[in-house]
Order: sequence, then structure tokens, then C-alpha cells
Amino acid sequence: MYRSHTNGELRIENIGQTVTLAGWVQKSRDLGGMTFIDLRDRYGITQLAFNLEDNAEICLQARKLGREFVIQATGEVIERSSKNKNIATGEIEIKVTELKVLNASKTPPFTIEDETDGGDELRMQYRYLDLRRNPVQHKLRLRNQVALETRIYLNSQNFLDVETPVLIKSTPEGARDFVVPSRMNPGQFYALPQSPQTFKQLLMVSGFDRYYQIVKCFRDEDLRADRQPEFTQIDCEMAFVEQEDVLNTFEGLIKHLFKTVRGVEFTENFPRMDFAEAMEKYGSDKPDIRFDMEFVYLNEQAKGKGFSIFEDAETVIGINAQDCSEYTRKQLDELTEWVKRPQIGAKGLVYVKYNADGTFKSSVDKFYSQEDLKQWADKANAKPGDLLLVLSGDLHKTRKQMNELRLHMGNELGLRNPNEFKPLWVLDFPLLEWDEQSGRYHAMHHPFTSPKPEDFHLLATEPGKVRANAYDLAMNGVELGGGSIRIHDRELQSRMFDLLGFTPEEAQAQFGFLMNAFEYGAPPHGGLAFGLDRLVATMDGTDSIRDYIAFPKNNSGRDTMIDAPSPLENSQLKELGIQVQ
RNA sequence: GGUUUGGUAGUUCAGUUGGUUAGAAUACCUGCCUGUCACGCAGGGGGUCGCGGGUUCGAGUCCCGUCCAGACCGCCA
Repeated sequence: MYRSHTNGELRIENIGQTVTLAGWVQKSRDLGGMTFIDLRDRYGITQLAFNLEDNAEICLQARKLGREFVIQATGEVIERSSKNKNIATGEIEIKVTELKVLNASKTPPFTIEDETDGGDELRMQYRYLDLRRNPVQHKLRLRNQVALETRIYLNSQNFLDVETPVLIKSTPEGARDFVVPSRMNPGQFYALPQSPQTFKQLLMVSGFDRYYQIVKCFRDEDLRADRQPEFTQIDCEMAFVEQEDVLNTFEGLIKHLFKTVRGVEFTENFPRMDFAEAMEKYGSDKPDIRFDMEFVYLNEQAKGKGFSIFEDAETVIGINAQDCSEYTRKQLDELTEWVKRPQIGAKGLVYVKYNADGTFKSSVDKFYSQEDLKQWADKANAKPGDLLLVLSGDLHKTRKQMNELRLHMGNELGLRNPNEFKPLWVLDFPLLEWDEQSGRYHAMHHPFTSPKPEDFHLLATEPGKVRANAYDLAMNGVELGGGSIRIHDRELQSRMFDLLGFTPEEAQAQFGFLMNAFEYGAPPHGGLAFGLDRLVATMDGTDSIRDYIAFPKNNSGRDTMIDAPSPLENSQLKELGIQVQ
């Protein structure tokens, strides 16, 4: 037996017991006659006490212990003469009578403490040491809770966990695939799934009318703080459902998770908004509705006064930053520089200060009278003391830029409270999206998404205007997940592939298995998938998903700890029939 | 593919206008210390200033290239 108790459980009631503890040396404090060791495991810290007078041999032994040594200590639980109220075990300590070093440790390259001195790069390289730290362990515990409660909820709703294959077929649609060479089929490759989409639809055809899986997905695209090449989805599908059924079921899941994991109760139904409305009011398909600052369209008020920038612009959009009329010249210049950065790409920023005395001061006073600016302010529902920020240009780009500026101002003004959670269903996404590069339509969600029946008539004439039975759940400006009601009819699916530029032969070669299946009694079905990593991060009030993955990859898709990816031996390449340039 | 920020002690960072022996904190080592819990006190060791080239009497500092890392744009059905 290595231990009788963990390092987090002994209390004043245990005084007098002889216990054996094991763990890592967090810290040792040598006071000369006495030495204290903080012994750590994932449950907490217990102080070991050594007294030179009582037991010189063991005290001298204890002095030699270094940080992160793994030790085992046996002794009596005694009451401390000076207590530490900051830790749960702070009223007791162990008067050690037996001490054994189970394994020594080199001095770790950074401190294993809540506030470590190590930088990101180093901590990733020694991720197994970083994972010893409390804040990191907390994040993985939270992830475990979310996954567990997801299973509990979905199981209670009759969902069945079915595994789908990881070695599948590469398809040109969507993100780039990670590919895996097949030794037994030289020159041929599997692809890792971007999602189990087609398999879960086949499961619906098979009659498993409620499926879920907490499953790894793979996308070979460039990364961000909130994007990893392999990530985990809570992947779900239901048969004999309409959109309303799906939304209700998974609104229930999210409510269950927040209640059980975070203690947050959503009493109201989640608000809903059309994609078109979200784009119009927020310039985003995942608006952060923790704060207002909705877009105000000022075309009518701004045009016809001779200000050429606005005259030439397709649209003029403003937002009202409340109580910001006191912004200094320097602050406004900084905002202007911010929107002009290449990442945002605005040409400039117009401001209108609605001064507390009711007068206006703007960067376009030359062109607009006080009365003109009052009209802007009225349109924006601005009050004295507010500040209007205005961008103009191409509708699509300006909305996008204004979305960035709005979120930036939200951050600046402290309106994005990490402990406030505002879900929003975004509905009626467009079915297709025109892609300039390839000169054809792309499926906005994926090619299996069904068009809205009332928009069928537009499919032939104006495919870009067709809306889909597709929905996303956004929260705090993050896309937590999304899904759609699928096509379950072979003819419609063929038509969809045709719209996407597939020849019938290509469609049959790549997705024939699915379309064939549709001919054998496919039920109406639909589903949705949540990004688990992102969901957990959002529930924890942060936006970096890396912290919630035990062994994440860096910006370049590398695992610096194991140093992957790496070249193959020539013999391996030969066996696989692969030549590398 | 692009924009941008950074790389100096084990670690986190400072380093002025290009100028003497590159500093601080922390970690580490040694000694002292019987109630610490960020223990304290005294002392000590520790540097290829990412790498390569250039400008200069002289480069951590300026220039060019390159590698690595972070954030972002493109991309992510």
C-alpha cells in the first residue's frame, strides 16, 4: 500500500491516526531545527513536519528532498501549533516517522505553482509538468464533468453512443483532409474524418433514431487560439424530427450542462435570430449579445451632404458607444489606427461626440451641421455623453469591420463579462455561398443540408438566396455548435451536388454510398454538433481551447513535446510506396 | 500565402543615443536559523544576447537573411 489517504482529505478529526501519504514535494522550508515539506497530489497539499530534536536522522533526510521528488511518508496526524487557514488541511500536519524517496526529480524548468514562472512554449514542451499545476488540472476536471453530464443527459433522452470509423475517405468538399497512406493498397489513402457526418446519417437510415458520440475530428487548416487540428465534437443526430425538435433537445442539453457543471440556470428559452438579422444588427453569425451596441444604418442621414467618402460608399454604419463622448483625441486616434490595421482593413473611422451639453463634435464637422448630426444621434438612440463610431464602404466588408470594432469596444468598456452567459440560436442560414476563387457555389454548412421548402422555387433561379434548415448556437460571441435538417431524398441530394458543381459521376463516386442508402427507406433526420473544447472554454469564461486539451498542438500544428510531425524512415516510405520531395 | 509582436542567466524580464566587466527578480547551490506555509538572513555559481551575414574603431542595440514562438488575416463544407 503506497498511501492510506490523499493529501487533501486529512482534517482535525483525524488527529491521532497514523497515516501514510504519497505525492510530490511542492516545497520544503528548512528552519534549522525544524523542516516542513508541502506534499502535493491532485487532491491537495498536506504539510509534513520534521523535528531535529525528536528524530535527527529523518529530519536530515527530509532536508535533502528537492522539488518534485516523489516520496512516501508515514506518521501521526497532529494538530498544528500555528494553523494555515488558506488550505483545507491547514489545521493538521504529519509528524513523520518513516520517509521513503520513491523517485528523485531533476529541478523542473519552471515552478509547479498556480502562478508559474514558465512561459507558454516551455510549458508545452514539458506539458506533463504543466499538467501538475492546479489551474490546468481544474480545466481538465471541468472538461471531464461536461463530457460526463453530456452522456448522462443524452442517455436519459434515449441517445445511443455509436462509434464511427476514423479511417475514411477523402472528399474535396470542406476543409483539407489529413490523409493516411494504406500499405495494403499502395498509392491509396484514407482520410481522417472532419466529422462523422455521413456515418451518422447512415445510422439514421439504419434505424438508430437517436445517436451521439463524443468524437475526435480532424481538419488540416491553419490554427488559431480557438482552433486545433484535432478537436472533439459532441456529435448528435436524430430521426423523425423537425428543426424545432432538435433545437429543444439540445437547448435542454446546454441548460443541463450549465446547471450541473456551473450552477447556472437558464430559466427562459434561448432567444432566436435569423442569420439575416444577425448580420444586419451585428455583422456576425455569432453575435455577442451580452451588450447592445447594435448597428445603425446611416445612409439616409449621411448621404447628400458632399462628403465624398460616404457618397461613394455602399453603406454607412454606426454604433453608439454609450458614455464615451469624453474620449480624448489620442483614444480616437488609437481606435482609428486599430480599424486601419490590415487585419481589420477599414480605410478610416468617423466619430461623432454627443457632448453632455447637447452639442456635437465630429471628425466630419466640415460637411455636417449640428442638426445633421442630431439626426444621426436620434437614429442611433444616442444621448448626450455618447459617442458614435461610423464606418463606411462595401456592405459585406463594412459589416465585418464594424463587428470587430463593436467587439473591441465591448472589451474596452468591460461589457463582456466572462461570468455572464448569453446563448443565441441563429437560424435560417443561407444554403449556399458564392466562392469567388473557384467561381462556384459552396455549401455554407455542408452538402447534406436541406433547403427550406418555401425557398425551393429559388433553387434554379437564385440559388444564393435559398435559405437552409440550418442553425447555430452562439454564446458570448462564440459558435458553440451547429447543425441542420438533412436531405433524405436521393433526388434532392443529387440536385444539391449538381448545384455544387459535381458531375453525376463525381457525386456517385464520392457519395454514392449515402445516396444509395437514401433509396432504402431513409427517415427524415437532422442533428447538430457542439465543439466540446470550445464549449468547455466558454463555460469557463475563456477563449483559448488549448488549455482544455491535455496535449494540444501549437500554432503550426506541432506537438513540441513529442516533436511531431516528423519525417519517416526511408524503409517506411518504400513500404508505403511514397516518394517525398 | 500574408500582417504583426517577440527571442538576453534554469525561468520571467530590464538593458537609454551603438561605447568599460550585460543587470534585476525568481529558481538553483552553500552556511546560519525550532513554527514555517511567498519563511528569514548571509554568501555563491550561472550568459554562444536564437542562428548566419553585413555596417562600424566598436553591435545585445543598426541593416539584410533565416529559424523558432505568439496573436491575427486568408483558410476553417
